Amino acid sequence: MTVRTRIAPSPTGDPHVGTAYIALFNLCFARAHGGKFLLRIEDTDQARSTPESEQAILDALRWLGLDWDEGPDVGGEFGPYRQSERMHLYADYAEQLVAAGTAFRCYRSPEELDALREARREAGNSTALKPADLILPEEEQQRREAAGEPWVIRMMVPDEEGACAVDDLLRGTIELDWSMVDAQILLKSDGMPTYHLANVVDDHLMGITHVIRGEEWISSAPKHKLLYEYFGWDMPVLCHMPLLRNPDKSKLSKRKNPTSILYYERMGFLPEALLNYLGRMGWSMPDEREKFTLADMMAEFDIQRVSLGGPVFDVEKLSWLNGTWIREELSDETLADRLEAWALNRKNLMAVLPHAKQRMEVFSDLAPLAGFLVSGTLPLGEDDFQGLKLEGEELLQALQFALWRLEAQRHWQRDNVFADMKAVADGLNVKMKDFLAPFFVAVSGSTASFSVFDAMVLLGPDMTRARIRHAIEVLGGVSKKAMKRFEKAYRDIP
RNA sequence: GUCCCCUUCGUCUAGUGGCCUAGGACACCGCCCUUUCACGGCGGGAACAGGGGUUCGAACCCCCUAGGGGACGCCA
Repeated sequence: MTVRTRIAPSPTGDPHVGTAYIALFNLCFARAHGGKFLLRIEDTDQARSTPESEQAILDALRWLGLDWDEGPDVGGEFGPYRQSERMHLYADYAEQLVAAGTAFRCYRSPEELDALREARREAGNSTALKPADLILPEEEQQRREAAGEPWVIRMMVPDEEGACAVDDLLRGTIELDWSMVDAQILLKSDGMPTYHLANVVDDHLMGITHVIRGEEWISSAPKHKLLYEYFGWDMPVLCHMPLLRNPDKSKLSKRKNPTSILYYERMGFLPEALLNYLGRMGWSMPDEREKFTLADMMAEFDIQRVSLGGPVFDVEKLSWLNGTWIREELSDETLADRLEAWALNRKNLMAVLPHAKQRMEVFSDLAPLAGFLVSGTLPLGEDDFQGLKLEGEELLQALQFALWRLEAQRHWQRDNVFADMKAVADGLNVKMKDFLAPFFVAVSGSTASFSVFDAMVLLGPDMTRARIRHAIEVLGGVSKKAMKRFEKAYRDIP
């Protein structure tokens, strides 16, 4: 048996807990059956995949203690083909399908596609585009080809009534309507494969026998099944895990919850505890014990013990679990080592000192000056925001706008963070100095601190956002009505 | 809107037809321990979404309804 986790680095480079969640279950499943666990990096989307974002997720998995096996040599370490090699490989497979008549070149422009979808919608059909909708008359096809217009390769799909039966290890047979399955693009106009093609080709080449992935993939399973048939390959057994949820039950997202593994590391969670908690999401030990190691979990693992209701990620319970790990599993010696590695290491000190040094007279000034960097949620009260230029709704608006702006920031660097804050300040027509004041409080707990931008960079995106979110809560939160007004006004900010 | 998945305390879950008057954990409340705060111990309130079947018997099997979620991209 061989399983894999596909890793799509996030555009922001933040390793997502959801990735670790899926990886954990793949690992345990493989180990429980004496099989292999491989990793596969998605690097066909250049907006997401950079050397840094790839490294970040690998480091995060290692930090958690999720080790993977060496895969077959299908293009480098744990199998990520580098861009140039991949292009060629996938293009070959796609062309193979074109030659067999199970895929076709499509010259339709984005505008045409929009129009076609719109037409289907108006006719009351599903918006899934079928080959018959897309294939051009012969002369037109040749004209565009001759004109050198861009094209993609799409897969053929049945255009008929009825359903495609897909087997799931946990859910039994699922029937998906063919009407919902569109002529999926396999090869993009830039020559890169889409997930669907890469997924099937890679899994075949890597000898994957079982696929454990998130529930969000159920609806594309028919495409994958079809591709296996077209290629004449054996299809792996499918298993869809429930999705981790926000407290409001929606799919776990950074807008509502810290989702970056880096955040939990910075917050001072033990990797063992975080992994343990992830193992309690939708799964339980036969004896119902709450605290267990990865080794325990692998030894007892049974995929049938997965429960399908989407589990809400509850930081409070995670904190409790982490506490039991600290109290019961760490000796004072070990705890000292951990703490040293976490906060008091040379790297951290060197990052902070340039900012703290100028403001220090005695060593003991360091703690009040830099303490906020090693704190979690700051003990703020409404009073801490008294006497600032901004107050009331204006204050909340400033915080909320900045939060939205920073949530969208993909490159967490000083200049970018500065530009974001400046843009919001200008948009609100507030002097930078007055605008920034509440952020000093929200981020560092005091108006007397070093540069907010430096502080934000040092804290990282998730921690910064969490603090701003906390400040908004402390100030009473944004009412539904105010939120509507804010959203409207926010759109006017360039 | 269409298709699919899901549904046990507020939250994570146990439960695979009789052991269920539904068990555990987090959170909450109370008491004890304690110079404080924690930790720890003891106790409390709190759930089978609703309605129909099947069965001697249903949290568990089937159907319908409702609610939640996901998917409908040259993102994964």
